[in-house]
Amino acid sequence: MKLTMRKIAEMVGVSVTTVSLVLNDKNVRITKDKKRQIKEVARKYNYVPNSSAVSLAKNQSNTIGVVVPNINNPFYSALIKAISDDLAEIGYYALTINTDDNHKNESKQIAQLVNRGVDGILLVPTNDLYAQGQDVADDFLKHIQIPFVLVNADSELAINQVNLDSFEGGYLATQALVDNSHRHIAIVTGNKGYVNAENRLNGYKQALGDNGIPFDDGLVFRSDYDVNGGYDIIEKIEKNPKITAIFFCNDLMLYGAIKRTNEQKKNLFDLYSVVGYDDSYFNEVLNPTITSIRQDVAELGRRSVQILRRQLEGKKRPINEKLQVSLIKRQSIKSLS
Amino acid sequence: MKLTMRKIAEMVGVSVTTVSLVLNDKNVRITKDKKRQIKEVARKYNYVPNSSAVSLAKNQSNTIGVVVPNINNPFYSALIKAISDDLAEIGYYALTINTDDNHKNESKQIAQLVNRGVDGILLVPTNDLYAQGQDVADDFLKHIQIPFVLVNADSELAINQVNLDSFEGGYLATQALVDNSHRHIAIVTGNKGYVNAENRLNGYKQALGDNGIPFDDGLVFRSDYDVNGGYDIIEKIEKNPKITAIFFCNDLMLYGAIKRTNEQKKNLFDLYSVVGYDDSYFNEVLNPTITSIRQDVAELGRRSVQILRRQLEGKKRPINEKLQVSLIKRQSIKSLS
DNA sequence: TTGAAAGCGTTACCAA
DNA sequence: TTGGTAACGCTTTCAA
Repeated sequence: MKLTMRKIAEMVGVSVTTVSLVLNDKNVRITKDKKRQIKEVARKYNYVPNSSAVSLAKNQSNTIGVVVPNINNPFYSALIKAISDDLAEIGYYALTINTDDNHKNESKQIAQLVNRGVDGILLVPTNDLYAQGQDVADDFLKHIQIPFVLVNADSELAINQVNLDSFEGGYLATQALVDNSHRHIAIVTGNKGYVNAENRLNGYKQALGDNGIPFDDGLVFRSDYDVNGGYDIIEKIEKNPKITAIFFCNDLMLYGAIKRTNEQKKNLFDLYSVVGYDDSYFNEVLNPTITSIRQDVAELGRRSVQILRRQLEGKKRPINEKLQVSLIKRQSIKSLS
Repeated sequence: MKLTMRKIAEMVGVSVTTVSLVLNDKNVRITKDKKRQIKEVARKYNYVPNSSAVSLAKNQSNTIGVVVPNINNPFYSALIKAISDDLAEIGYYALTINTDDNHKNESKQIAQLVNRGVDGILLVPTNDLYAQGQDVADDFLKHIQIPFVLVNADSELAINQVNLDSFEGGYLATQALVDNSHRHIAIVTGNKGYVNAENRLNGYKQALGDNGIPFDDGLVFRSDYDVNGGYDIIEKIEKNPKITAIFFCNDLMLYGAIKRTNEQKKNLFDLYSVVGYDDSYFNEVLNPTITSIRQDVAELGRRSVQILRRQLEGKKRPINEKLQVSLIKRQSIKSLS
């Protein structure tokens, strides 16, 4: 049998109001003794409020929709973990939705979430959406009718958004290579339109420019942000003998490249100096260990939640935040000089 | 302004009951005309039922709680993905909850889920629970008051459960090593009481026995199912010079061992033949590639959902299912002969 | 310091 | 074929 406030009230011999007040720490002006008794009974019989009832009464669901392209990607799963934990701390459930990086899906799912009455949404948009152009993306975002925060992507709109500084990441990675006298540096970035891919590329360009190295379009390679993406692209890179270093904009791609060269009985690291992106734990397992850009996913989750909460509390002015990234130096860069 | 049933009722000039009946396609015996009008208004003003109210009234929610130790673990995240997809297909939301492998948490979260009115639970239990003994675990499970399926664990109770055949996994892995003339095979399994750890160990024992190799308790090493677990344990293994092969009951542990030996300027694979467990994609990135036990996570998710659904539909007789695993042969076993 | 009672939006039982 | 109304469990206002 489930314990309700009414039952507690009966057991202690007070009104439901009193129980509600006490259990929500609302009203301090309740007799110490009654208070104690109520809390005692609640604890003893393990009282848990019925959240449907709370939602109905307060007209909020205490649920946040968390929309991500793919739970399976370690970057997203780490983000979800961070978000869920932070959300739980402030009394919200995370209702996580996979879009499979498909915008149609994304659009449909968000509509459902809204209908279901979630209080807000944390949206990590699909690459599929951004690949259709920033204007299409912005137009889509403009039509979301409930509080939401755009996570891990940019928009020109005056909406709440948090992103990691991909420009800086691209810059730091490239600079690390340049510092070791590399001048012919390939960059393997996401396919055209990928969220954040252009920023990393721009950081790369800027770093080259700042060091007086001319940008060569032929050194830009594009592929999917996954193992197969790297697996497929490495042979194209090998065709250009001038290249001495590669900046992989995603660790998974790097792993794919390793896999491919191993299969060819070659060692990627004999061929190239390398920098990765995301700082996966696997970077410490490989030999050599991988120098990589670390993104603070936990912080990204935390800020997303904070900003959404702020919006939920009625703050109007939108926040646009860019989180710092850092270079983790390991062994995968050899000096050319 | 949100549209409610009452408002529709007023607009059309009928009772709330009628509206509810029509909108839920409950009662065909409503005047065609009224029916049409109600549906018309609902569609026109985009009526969406308040799900808190529905949940409260029906005491159910079209939501299934999915309780896992840790989203971040690739095995669990793959499972969640599979489950969410399957659940979505039959019209349910997955409300995923992290227990951080802490039983107190698990217990609290389940209680919350129940009070929140989820219709059922897919429970991947914590190791923390099972470490307290099968009887404690069973006792806990016995007290879950809503439909649920025990996933990826065993229970003696007559409850719905699906698990992967860990005994078979342990057997296959060990046999593969024995087939290559290894006789001093270390096993690195989970800490005492870990879910499925004993089964893998028993499979190992059985395989040894079937090949006339005496079981040596000194070859059993225990640690956490993660990278650090393997990192910490490898030095202990190195103290026994007889050991020529290691069966890691979890790929992450294997990675930790690689990391540690690399740091010592040694190569794990020069020292030992190795079999892993879970068949992570990294296994193909490493050199040599790793022979490992593959578990069909997608199938595990699918069956979990099917069995829960069956229970939700009122079927009483519990199902206890064991899913097959297989050995994926790669390069990490060298023949001793 | 406390309690009664009116919601919150639905569902479902019982009458009409 | 319909409608009144009591739940569902909680919050909140107003009175006492």
